[in-house]
Amino acid sequence: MKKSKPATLQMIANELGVTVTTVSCILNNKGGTYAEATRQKVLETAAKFKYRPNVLAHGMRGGKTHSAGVMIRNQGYFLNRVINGIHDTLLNHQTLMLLAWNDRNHHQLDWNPEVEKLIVHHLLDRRVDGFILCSSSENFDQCYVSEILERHVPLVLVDRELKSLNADFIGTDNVVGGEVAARHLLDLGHRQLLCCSLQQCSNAVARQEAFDRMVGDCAGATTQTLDFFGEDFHEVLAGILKNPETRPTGIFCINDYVALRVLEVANRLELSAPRDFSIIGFGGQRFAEPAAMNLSTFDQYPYAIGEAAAHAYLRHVRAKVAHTTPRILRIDPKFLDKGSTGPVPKKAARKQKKLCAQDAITAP
Amino acid sequence: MKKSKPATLQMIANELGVTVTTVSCILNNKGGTYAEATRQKVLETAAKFKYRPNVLAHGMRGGKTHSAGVMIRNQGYFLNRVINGIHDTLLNHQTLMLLAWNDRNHHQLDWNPEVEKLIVHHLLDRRVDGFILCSSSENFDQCYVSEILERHVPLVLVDRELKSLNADFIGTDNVVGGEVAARHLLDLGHRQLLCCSLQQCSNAVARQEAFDRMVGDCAGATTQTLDFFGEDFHEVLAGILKNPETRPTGIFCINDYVALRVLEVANRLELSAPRDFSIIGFGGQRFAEPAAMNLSTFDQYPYAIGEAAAHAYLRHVRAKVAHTTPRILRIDPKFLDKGSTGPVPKKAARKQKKLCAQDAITAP
DNA sequence: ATGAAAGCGCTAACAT
DNA sequence: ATGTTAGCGCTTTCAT
Repeated sequence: MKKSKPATLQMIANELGVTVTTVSCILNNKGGTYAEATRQKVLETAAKFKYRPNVLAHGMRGGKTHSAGVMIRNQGYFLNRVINGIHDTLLNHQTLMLLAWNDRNHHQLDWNPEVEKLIVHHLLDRRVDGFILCSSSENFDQCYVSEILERHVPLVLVDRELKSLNADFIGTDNVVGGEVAARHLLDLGHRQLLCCSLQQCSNAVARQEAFDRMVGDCAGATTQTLDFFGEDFHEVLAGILKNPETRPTGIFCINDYVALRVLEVANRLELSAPRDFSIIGFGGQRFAEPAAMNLSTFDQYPYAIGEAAAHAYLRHVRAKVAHTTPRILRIDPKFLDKGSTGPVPKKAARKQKKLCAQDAITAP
Repeated sequence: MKKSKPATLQMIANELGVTVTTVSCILNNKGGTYAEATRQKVLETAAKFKYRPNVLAHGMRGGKTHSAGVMIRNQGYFLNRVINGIHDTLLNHQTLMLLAWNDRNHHQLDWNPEVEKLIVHHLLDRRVDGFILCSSSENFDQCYVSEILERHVPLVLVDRELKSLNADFIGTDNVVGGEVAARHLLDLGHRQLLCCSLQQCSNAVARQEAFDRMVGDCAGATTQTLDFFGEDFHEVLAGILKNPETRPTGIFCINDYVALRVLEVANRLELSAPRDFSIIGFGGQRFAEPAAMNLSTFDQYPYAIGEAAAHAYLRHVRAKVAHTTPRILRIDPKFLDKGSTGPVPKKAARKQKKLCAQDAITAP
């Protein structure tokens, strides 16, 4: 059983009685002064030997490895689609995505900065031309990002912005998302609002804060916040919804999953949208469950975010001189009206009017 | 803006006035005859310079690249978990998974063997130590798998078995799955059965055929098959379920998604499991929708399959001489009873008895 | 206990 | 129109 070594330039050169330089130049279309006959012979023999360039050798010569280090956790629809966008775009530009996941692993590798550092080292060891990262914590610049920047290896961040860094960033414009959601509900006349948020997630908080600000700017409108991972979320929510006095008429959920859980709770109370309240999700994830079909939400364009990240990456990697001003790109999410919002229910509308009238009287 | 090159052995050697050989041997614990003082200095300086070995150079010397070429499409829970298992296991063994997805891409790269070939070439160019693949079609051995085998690069197949090849294979034991599903329903007394399958998917067909065979071996039991991607699946199914005469009392669905769609159709007809019929899914995917909570199904242990694939890979890559007999591993899926199966409904049971009695009479 | 030299496959500058 | 040479970073064998 003889191990057939992959073909090298040397082998082709030997076969034809020429030198490696000749073969190299012809195959790379460099220094085009070669006899047509030689060109043909070289190309033929390369094909016959199934020659494939050795990226390792090329990389060693100081050239590019045409490999991108990508570290993004394998969590949920959004990041998954982002990775897809990166993968496809890079492949279309002769670049291979070296993907490593930094989410919680099963055994030894618990979820911590050390794992991410290990992965970054693995990728650096392979001399990737640059990085596209989505760190799982906000304070990782001390840990390994600095190592990347010190070496002046191009770096693009996705989804999770690390403020202190001057690296490129591509993500969702959460402020626009929160504002449009609020605007939509306010325009429909809703004044008693609720935001089901995730306090742990900075992106969710950004959306929620924008939502709150917008509501705050509207006279007579109030909003409260509920943390999905807070204590007894389901019970507290049910309590609020049960009582017509406290029941919000408009609900903004920080993602579609949360929205579906809210709809479940409402469903058990025989409440439905948009009859009894309006509800908006976020993310545009296509869940299998039928309720998701009628949930108004926001498309975050995750695939486009991935594409944009890949393009930012390629821009850096191909630049002759390092770019100094980072490119920050926040993509506007788009509201998808699927019919889970509508006008304020009549009973609630009457109550609202009364309150407004009172306000007008008690105001100085 | 000076580009700080990554540290090399040469730099460390120069710093200390020794040679690269010394540094190399000390850092790799080779040829242990070095003065303790030198050892210390070398280790210190390496740390100071943040030295990282150049995997490219190591690979060029004929050594391993400690990179595994993995091509598995990014489709659904099962394969996703498989990839996770591979990723974690390899990382625990100082090997980086170079993941490429071969599912339908957005733009130019349509879903075809050429894309897979392109990806395999990309990976070969990076001199991966071996491959773990899940090809998206059954007849790809002609296309690129042969190239891999010709070079005697280790190859492990996952989930989708390519019969003609003598490569390792790790996947689900579909025969066991189909048989256990049939056994379970038959043991509960069900005799009128239905299998909702996917004719396109060889794994689904394998489960269905095992199911059919088992049912065929049981006197008085019958089963019919419905293709989920067939014409008017929903209408045809509704027709069958509506009529108590034709309604099966036991349904085996080839995966959980199909099962949930079946439950939806039944739900609209005011039929529910296990009251009106028993139903079993396959895959154990955790869907967000509540109906999934109570669906009896099979766990395929996708993570374990990934781990096993990684171990098979490592076994090959680390072997001094090539293994000749391929390792075939089919992991038994495990039935998860979540309560969607039960005894035959009384009405249907009476009908069954009558039929059996008739059979007894008409039989010779 | 350490060093010298060759070579992995390739490219680019510089001959001929 | 083609060849020579040097070197990328590392390991290995063979000196010293």
